Amino acid sequence: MIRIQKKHRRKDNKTIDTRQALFNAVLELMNRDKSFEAISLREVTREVGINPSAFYRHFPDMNTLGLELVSLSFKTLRQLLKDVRANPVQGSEVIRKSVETFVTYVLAHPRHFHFVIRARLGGVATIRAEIDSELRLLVSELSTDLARQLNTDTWSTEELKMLAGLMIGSMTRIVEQLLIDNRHHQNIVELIDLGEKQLRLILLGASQWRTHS
Amino acid sequence: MIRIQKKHRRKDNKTIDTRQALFNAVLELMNRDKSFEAISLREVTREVGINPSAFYRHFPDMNTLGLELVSLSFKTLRQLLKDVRANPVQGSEVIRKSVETFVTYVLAHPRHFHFVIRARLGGVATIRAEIDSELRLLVSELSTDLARQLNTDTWSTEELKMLAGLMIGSMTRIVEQLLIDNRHHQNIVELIDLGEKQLRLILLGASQWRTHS
DNA sequence: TGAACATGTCAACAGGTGTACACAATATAT
DNA sequence: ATATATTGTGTACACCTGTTGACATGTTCA
Repeated sequence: MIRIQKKHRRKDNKTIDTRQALFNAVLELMNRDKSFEAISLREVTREVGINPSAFYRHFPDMNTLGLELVSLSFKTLRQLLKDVRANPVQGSEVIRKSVETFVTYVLAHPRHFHFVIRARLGGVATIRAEIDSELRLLVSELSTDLARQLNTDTWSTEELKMLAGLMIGSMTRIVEQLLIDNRHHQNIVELIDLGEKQLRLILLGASQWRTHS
Repeated sequence: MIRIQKKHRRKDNKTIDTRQALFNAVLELMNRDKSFEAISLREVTREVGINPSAFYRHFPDMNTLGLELVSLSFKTLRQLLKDVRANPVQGSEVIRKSVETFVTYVLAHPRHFHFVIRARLGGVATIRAEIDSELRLLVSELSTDLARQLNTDTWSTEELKMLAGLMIGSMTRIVEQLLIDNRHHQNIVELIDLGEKQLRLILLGASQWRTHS
């Protein structure tokens, strides 16, 4: 049984949450171009500066660490969406501002997003499945948001999900280009521009959906 | 120096191209849920049934094998596009038929597509870069195709790439859902349907681009 | 203070890894 | 048939891996 309590401190008086340090180590190693599957337990502990055996005080294995990292990362993302829904963007440049907010948020938590983007298609099936279900949840939530703005006579539930999937897919692509191998001189402003235009085009298509017979 | 000639045969009289067998072994192992980075040289040779040292007769290391696998896989994809351009789809259901053709092609070469989809965001930087540049090429090609069909007064080169990127991104998503963890009861017909609708919506948006002020 | 717990170290294990080198077998070409 | 190039085997090396069990340290609470 592993129960974590943060009451203990190290003798150097610094409050170190080793558990958190282990998370960070994994994120750091992935940032250095390693896929999660290729990161060894010993590597992680080496990064943190503890003995390999100490790892087991916090997680039974790397796999469960990965799973917790998924839910941790999505907590970050859900917070963003909660904020956005609380203060909905208004005015003429809704789309541009939304994309800007999103990109800013991603850049404020690059490691978490980087991890999710990578692990989504990575080698560990359980982690992939977890991310997949989180993303499906996101699509569903966005669908109900969209339902409020669109004519539900012309839009079936299925079609709303299709539209939401398209939008989230587009944003996912932006994040990928933002965080991975971004030496293609694509600066942030250009990417925001790209994202804005893609979303605009999608919503333009949506506005015409089925009015074209 | 490694020079490959296929003149040699094994004593059992079967013509075995070990080089090809090594490729297949990697694809097979990735199919069994391993990321490329996590596949060891020894594993590959074990799968083929040769001594680990024999690997070096064909590739200097796993990395270059991966790179060659990329160009091999894209050769497959380019063939598809060449065929499509030679026999362009006509008639009322252009989009649906295109998506069907594409999906059929993917399912005919699942391993190659599976490999590319996975390695695109995988841990090996050189491989990622290679796939990235191949995909950019695809986007460019599609852009010029689209340029012939759209009004080049309202569409700049940049915007054509934006549109092409959106279309290819959508199709990429379809392939991901088609080949990875597809236990979400999403059968092929449903996926084709999804892809068709997304493309239709995108092209609907494109047809209205900038006629709206 | 002392018991209980949380968290760490250390040493050891069996096994997997990449790679090098000497050698054997096979196929091709003269 | 013999020489040469190609492709394989066998062995060995030093290194990294996950996991274990026994032990030490520090912290909390009664």
